[in-house]
Amino acid sequence: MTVRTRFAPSPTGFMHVGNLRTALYAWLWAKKNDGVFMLRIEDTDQARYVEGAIETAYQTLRAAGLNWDEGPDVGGDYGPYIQSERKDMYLPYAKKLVELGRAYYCFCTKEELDQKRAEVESAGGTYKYDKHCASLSEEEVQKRLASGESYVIRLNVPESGKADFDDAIFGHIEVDCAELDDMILIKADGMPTYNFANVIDDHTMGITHVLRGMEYLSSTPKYNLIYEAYGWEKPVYVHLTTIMRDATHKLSKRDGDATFEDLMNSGFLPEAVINYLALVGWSPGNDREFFTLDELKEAFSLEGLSKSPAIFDSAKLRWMNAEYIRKLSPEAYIGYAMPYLEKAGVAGMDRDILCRILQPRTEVFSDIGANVDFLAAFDENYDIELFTNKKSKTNPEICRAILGDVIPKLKAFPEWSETGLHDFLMNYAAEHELKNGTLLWPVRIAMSGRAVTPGGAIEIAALLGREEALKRLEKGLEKLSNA
RNA sequence: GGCCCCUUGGUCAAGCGGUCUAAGACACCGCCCUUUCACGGCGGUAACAGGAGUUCGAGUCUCCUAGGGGUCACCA
Repeated sequence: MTVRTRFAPSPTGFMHVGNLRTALYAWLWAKKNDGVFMLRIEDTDQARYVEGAIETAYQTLRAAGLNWDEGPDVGGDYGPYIQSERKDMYLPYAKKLVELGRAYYCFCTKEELDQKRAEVESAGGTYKYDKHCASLSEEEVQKRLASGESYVIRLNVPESGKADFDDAIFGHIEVDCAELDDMILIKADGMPTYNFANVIDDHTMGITHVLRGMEYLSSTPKYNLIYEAYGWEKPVYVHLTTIMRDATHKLSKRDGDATFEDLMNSGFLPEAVINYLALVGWSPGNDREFFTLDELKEAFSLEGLSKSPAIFDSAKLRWMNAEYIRKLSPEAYIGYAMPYLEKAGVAGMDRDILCRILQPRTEVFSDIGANVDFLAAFDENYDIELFTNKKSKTNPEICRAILGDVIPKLKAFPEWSETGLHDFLMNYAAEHELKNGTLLWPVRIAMSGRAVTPGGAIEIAALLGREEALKRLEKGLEKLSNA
């Protein structure tokens, strides 16, 4: 039997990383089994529809490499793939349930119900629908229906007995029917509720494995009452734990946690994000941490899924992203970095040197700017105390002497290239019996005005070019002389 | 509050009754390399929530307690 999984987002906003991970696992499970991964849009709540949300889902999935075999845009044999377009198929199924005596028409208005609920809750109780309409006579129901009275259809949950199901991760889950409310299947607007549409769709679309968030775990026994009423075979349920921001809060866009889109915009590589996400809540069972999508497909298993929620660790994501960046070819690195280099105004400088000094220092591409901006825009108002460095044995006086002596020689030095400068400065230090650091420290500080820079004095000098480098060195000497 | 689920270092996690004086990774700390910072190399600190059982033996099984999460909508 072909494995069919689905990712079923509701178009109500952003794709946060938790959603993406759910999609990833569903994709992985389908692909691992040479099955079908389907995309279905659950838009039964018209009030919450957010413009552009479907596009965001498409883009995110595509950027992450999770292609879908069936979906609204690519079609398939089980369409339509948008619930609102399947609208007409739910009511007949609900009516069938009414015929079977497993559901009933309910004419209670939302207002009446809200009031009852408020009463019960203010008295400290737990509200549950009182089955008021379950005992309406057939005649009365028909009469009220004919008169055009607004209605909903509710599931008729047995008053005793158990409802249960088996979860691939959590095992057997069972609850007393007495705990369950008669949930609404068809809303007054004629649309199915999520719960009902979900069951009907998963069945009619041939879904074999339902991978979804933990929040559905406790309502799943109730869904199974529907499967049982129809005599349908149940899918394998796989409830995924929540990704948390900290021990007590789940990740949420509303609280400022990053969406996949945010991560892309700040210079994370999709491969790194996917790799990291795969490991939040799943383990291959061994030490391995680096996986391409294809490798994940091979390694993925339901057994490796975790039962407890995991905290999203952005420090580890950054580390992993940095690892991916370091593995990039120089050409690929420059390709990704270019927009940031341009923004920093250094795109015209020697790319070979830029790549060499930046690649091992880039955790996310967006931190390139702050690293290299001094190359394009020099702030000469740096603190003269930067010339003091214990390890390099420098202080402003020593630096003034060194710069005063070396600048004229540098001016006269013909070969302003990285190797030329390297040989020249190293020889200079040796001849004057200076530690390399003692010579290079003032040179680097004067050219950058920064205590910390990517690359050293030689790379910076080469990047800046003779004229600019000399100008900055002279400025440094001037500052030191006036001090 | 009722019901359901979860609980190994700060974080992700391995472990599926003996090989656990508990792996690996991130983070943190130290040392080395070094032209600052990073990279890289080496080393270190740090955990089975608590309590009862079961068993010759428990991180691994059972129960209780505590803590956390989820769910109780004409939202998905």
